[in-house]
Amino acid sequence: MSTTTLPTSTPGTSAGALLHLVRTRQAETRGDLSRVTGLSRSSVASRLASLVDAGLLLEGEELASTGGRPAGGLQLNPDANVVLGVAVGRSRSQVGVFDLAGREVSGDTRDHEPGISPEKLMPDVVERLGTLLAGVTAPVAGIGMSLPGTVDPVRLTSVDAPVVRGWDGVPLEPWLRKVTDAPLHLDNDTSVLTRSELFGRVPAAQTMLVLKASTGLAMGLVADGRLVGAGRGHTGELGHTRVEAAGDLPCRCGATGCLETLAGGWALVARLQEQGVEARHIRDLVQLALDGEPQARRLLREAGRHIGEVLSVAANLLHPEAVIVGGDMGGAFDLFVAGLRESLYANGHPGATRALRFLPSTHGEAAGLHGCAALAIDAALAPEAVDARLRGRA
Amino acid sequence: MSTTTLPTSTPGTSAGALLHLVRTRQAETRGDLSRVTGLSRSSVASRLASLVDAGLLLEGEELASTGGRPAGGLQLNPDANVVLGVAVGRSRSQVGVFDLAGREVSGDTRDHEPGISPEKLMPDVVERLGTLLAGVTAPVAGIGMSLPGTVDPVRLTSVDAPVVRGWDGVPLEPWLRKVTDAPLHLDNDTSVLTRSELFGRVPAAQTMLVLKASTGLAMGLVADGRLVGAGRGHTGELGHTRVEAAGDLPCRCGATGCLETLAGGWALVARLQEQGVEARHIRDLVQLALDGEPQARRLLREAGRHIGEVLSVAANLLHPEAVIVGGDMGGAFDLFVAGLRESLYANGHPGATRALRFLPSTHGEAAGLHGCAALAIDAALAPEAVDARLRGRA
DNA sequence: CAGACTTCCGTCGATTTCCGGCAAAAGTAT
DNA sequence: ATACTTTTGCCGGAAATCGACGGAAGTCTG
Repeated sequence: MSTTTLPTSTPGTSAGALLHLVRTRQAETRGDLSRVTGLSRSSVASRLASLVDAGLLLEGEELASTGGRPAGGLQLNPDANVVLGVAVGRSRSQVGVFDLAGREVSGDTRDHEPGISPEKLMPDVVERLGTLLAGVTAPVAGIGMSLPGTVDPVRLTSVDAPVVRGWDGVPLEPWLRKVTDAPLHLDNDTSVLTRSELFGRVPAAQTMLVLKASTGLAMGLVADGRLVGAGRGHTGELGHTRVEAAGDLPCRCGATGCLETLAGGWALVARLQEQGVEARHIRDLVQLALDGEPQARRLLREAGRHIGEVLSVAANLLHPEAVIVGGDMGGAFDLFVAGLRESLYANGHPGATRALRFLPSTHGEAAGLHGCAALAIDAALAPEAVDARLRGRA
Repeated sequence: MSTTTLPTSTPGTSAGALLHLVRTRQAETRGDLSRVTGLSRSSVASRLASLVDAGLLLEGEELASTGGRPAGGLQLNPDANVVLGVAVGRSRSQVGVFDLAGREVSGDTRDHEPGISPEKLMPDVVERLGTLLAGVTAPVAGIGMSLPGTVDPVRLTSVDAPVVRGWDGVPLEPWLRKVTDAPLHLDNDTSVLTRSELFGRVPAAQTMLVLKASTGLAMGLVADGRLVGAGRGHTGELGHTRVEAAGDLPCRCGATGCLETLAGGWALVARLQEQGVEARHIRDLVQLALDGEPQARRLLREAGRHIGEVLSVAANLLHPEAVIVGGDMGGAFDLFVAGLRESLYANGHPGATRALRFLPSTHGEAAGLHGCAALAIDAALAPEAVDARLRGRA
């Protein structure tokens, strides 16, 4: 007999762990919990009672019977708290209020001048959050925020954000303290995008590449069901990988030959403009492509091809089961993926690409914002955090 | 305050978990264990008593005092069991007996005809293991075995081993049952090499790339302190990534343009032969390079450069803290790494390569075999396995 | 060098937690 | 209607855990 490695998570048997199993759909009845954890029914019941007392758990309606008394369904009380999401991009910011199930209660997206300073944007964010929270009675359990570039998740500042100048080293917490005292969590934009694919359910695949193809190019990594590099504040730099085809084209990063100069959103827009087609942002280009504009369609497909070349290296290394296509280019999914497929199948090792699926990001344009919420919710409902909360209440 | 993600492992508080903490040097006194797990001294003591009873734990001599009574050191009893390692390569097989600390008790390395069949090799392996076990009294706790290519760790067979023909689908367990009834664990050769770097200590880095550069080229991945894709039976295909510089050189895999055609051991040897220098194996070439043969030196450094190009993609994606250089080419560490450095610093993103260290594999030529032992030991001493063992005894 | 102080270790009773059986509840099949 | 299945709450016995206490083994100080 061979002992294979842990198939599912065994994160403990505390009340918080039970809630985690319930909200990740690994168990939805008392019986399930007892089986999964090895705990007796009575122990499960007593823990669940604490959770219900704390208002975190709902005993939903009964499930379909399997021949006897139907089990009472268990589910997280999504309205026990709300969390706030703040996704800041180069030229757009999104804020939202979410329930604990990750559903958006209310939200607000605004464009701003590219590379806006924190001193200009943050007061605006604070005001918008205040407005969204006006009618909300549930307490705020946390804030999840994302920035492009590298962040310091401990000091809660940007570290190296090439596309939004003036943010590096600026502490963000003071602004958000005006909204709530709940803990702030900061991560990279691609990292939260990846989180949005993992949140609150059995993920599409245990190992997957989560591509963010917008103005810049980046990639998040899920290996064995978990986000690689979680909490380190950066993600895969895809855009500044040297590719032969880029020759010595100058990149916005200062180097030459970067993938971005061929396939980054800013480069595609520049190409399109050179050809006399009006477009200011990669979103415009994607829209044109969807409308059938031939140059835009060609550029997007080519971008997919170039990105796929670099992706194929990652695919060879990791043998992912799925590639999630996020970012603005994901808006023209079929077209873009056709390009990706071409070079992935051409360059990838057969074993690595045989079972590869391509999927659009679950939350589309709001994926990053949903990921911010996921960041805050996962922290607030982490088993240890829940246990601490119950201890405080008891 | 921000809640950062788990810095160290909290795998539980069972006796097995305590042993795990001790043998991974995360704790070496009762006080440490109490602090790390949150358990009271008495609970720790009772668990440790079971472990001592079972012969798994030794109460070593006292440690240096910190101002009061010195703590009694705890350590795994390395002689409670032995494990067997079997590392099969294309033209060489290594077997060994190891204690639970991963030290080689005895071992045996033999060359064989390239691509030997299991029907010819396995009886030989069985016989050699029998010889090595002759004077051993400790019971065998497991066998760890590695093969090149992709394996099925559940069915315990090779799945796709391009370099050793005739192994695919052949069950290996029956042969080894002649040696012992202890569980057999099978994994890929690069995977066990990576395990050898993680075994029984705080690893050199939490995120690292473990390169295996021999006849073929592959890479294992450690992210956040754990082996990525553990138990899936394959590792990163580095060798069959398309690189521009390879043009349409034919690869042994059937495709063209693979990195291996430029930098794989077999290709380097072929080049050297073309230039009239005698060499049959990459190990010969490495030895020539160490002796100062200029062509061999040039080829190795160039190989490093080519491999570094592909590695830089991985480095950009993962921001590793270290690159471990294993495989035969690691024998000429300085030379080979000089090549790696060149292209990693040229092609890598500054943030990704700033703090990058290059380290030789800890166990050199025997790294794979040590990794096989690590595979078996980690399985035998996994917290759950230890707990089960204690239950059986009680 | 003796005594105070610090740190570590084993034991033991009180308390908390946990398990498993029992009976009732709520459905489904016959 | 009756037998069967599955779930659930309850309760007493069993087991594990905690924290305190006393002793042991060093270091530090006067």
